[in-house]
Amino acid sequence: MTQQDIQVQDGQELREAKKYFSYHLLEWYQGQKRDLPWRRHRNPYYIWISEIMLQQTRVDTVIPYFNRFIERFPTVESLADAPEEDVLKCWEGLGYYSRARNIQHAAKQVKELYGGQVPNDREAVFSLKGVGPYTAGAILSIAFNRPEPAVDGNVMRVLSRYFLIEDDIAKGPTRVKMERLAAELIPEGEAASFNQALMELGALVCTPKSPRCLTCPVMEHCAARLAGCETSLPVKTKAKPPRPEERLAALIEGRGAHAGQVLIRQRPQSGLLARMWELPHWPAPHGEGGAKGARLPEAAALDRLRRSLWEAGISARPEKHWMAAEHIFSHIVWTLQVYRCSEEDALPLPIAAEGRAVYNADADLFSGIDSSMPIERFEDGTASPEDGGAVRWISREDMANYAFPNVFLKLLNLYFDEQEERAKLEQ
DNA sequence: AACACGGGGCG
DNA sequence: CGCCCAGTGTT
Repeated sequence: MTQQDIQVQDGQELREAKKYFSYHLLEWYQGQKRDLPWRRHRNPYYIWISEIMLQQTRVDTVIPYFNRFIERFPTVESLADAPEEDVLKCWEGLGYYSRARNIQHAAKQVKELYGGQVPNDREAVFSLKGVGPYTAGAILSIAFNRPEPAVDGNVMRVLSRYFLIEDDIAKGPTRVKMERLAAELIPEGEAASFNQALMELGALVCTPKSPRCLTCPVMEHCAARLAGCETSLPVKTKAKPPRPEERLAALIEGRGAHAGQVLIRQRPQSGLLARMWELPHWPAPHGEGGAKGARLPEAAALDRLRRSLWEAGISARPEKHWMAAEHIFSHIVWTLQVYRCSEEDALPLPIAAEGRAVYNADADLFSGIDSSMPIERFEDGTASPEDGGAVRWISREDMANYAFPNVFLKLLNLYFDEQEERAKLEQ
């Protein structure tokens, strides 16, 4: 046999393997597909919302969010016309909050540019904020049955194993390669089912850690399984570890008119957790010579927090360490040491002859001196700098009106639970 | 190409 | 409890 003959034969085998794959996968999907809320209709708006939510988030987590979201914003227009804070509140706990802001921006695009109908051509779908190559393909194929690839992590895992592709899936060109392959595999007129089948297989059978090969509809011709290397695929470079950040947080209990309330602060309009609400917190000074992760001595922490509060224009006195909490991002780990503080009637006498603090977005801290910066006050006495730093006194009931990252949601609920317990005991 | 951007599940 | 999972936007 000549070299050319071998290549021809390999080419034929590959074509056979592809046809086999598509046929059996589709067959399997008809019988195994899960009943999911967004699969009950072929509503492009539902498909779109679900696909955005499903980015970086698993199906079980998304389902309740999707149902609430559709109930609250049933149409593109209702989403476009809603206050942004309502959309954020609906997204609370899902993470990656820019998805929520992008989706509303895109809803306005759809309303104004496409008469409220999700467009079905590639250019238009791709131009929507928050819609990249994967989501565009998912919308076009699932909602409109157009033969576009929709390559996510599941799909790359399945394809890398079945075709034994050892390219690093963290690299950009690999995704493009996978898209070409995925497009070839779509059976005529079956884009919607086939693309969902591919992802369903990745989610239910061809899982990252211990794939259920024995129940796989295409195991017979899976190159990785035949080679015994399925668990070492796909190849992916590791992300670098998150950097640790120690922070001092203030749980400030109101007095007088604010009795029973707690002070919260709004984050800046861009960057990490943009526009979400939180307990005020600042970087802890580095423990000089102290053991890693060790708490600052109580007195030093109280002092430092007192200073930070004062610099932020908040009149409160740190009293006592309450608890520690962790918040893990993909790139940062916050260790929050939370201190109970009590509201004071007025700013205390200056600790030092410094003016108002300036928010330094780069370092995420309030520092520096700018006595010209005014303190804006609302009628209820709360302050509101332009870019974050707005503060409010809230009770448990008011939590429904503000969107919090999970760690603060938990801290606030714990605190209010404790207060209720205390009130009961005193009776 | 590298980094920013949350949260949850699994073994 | 350490490890893993992942699209889009920005730079």
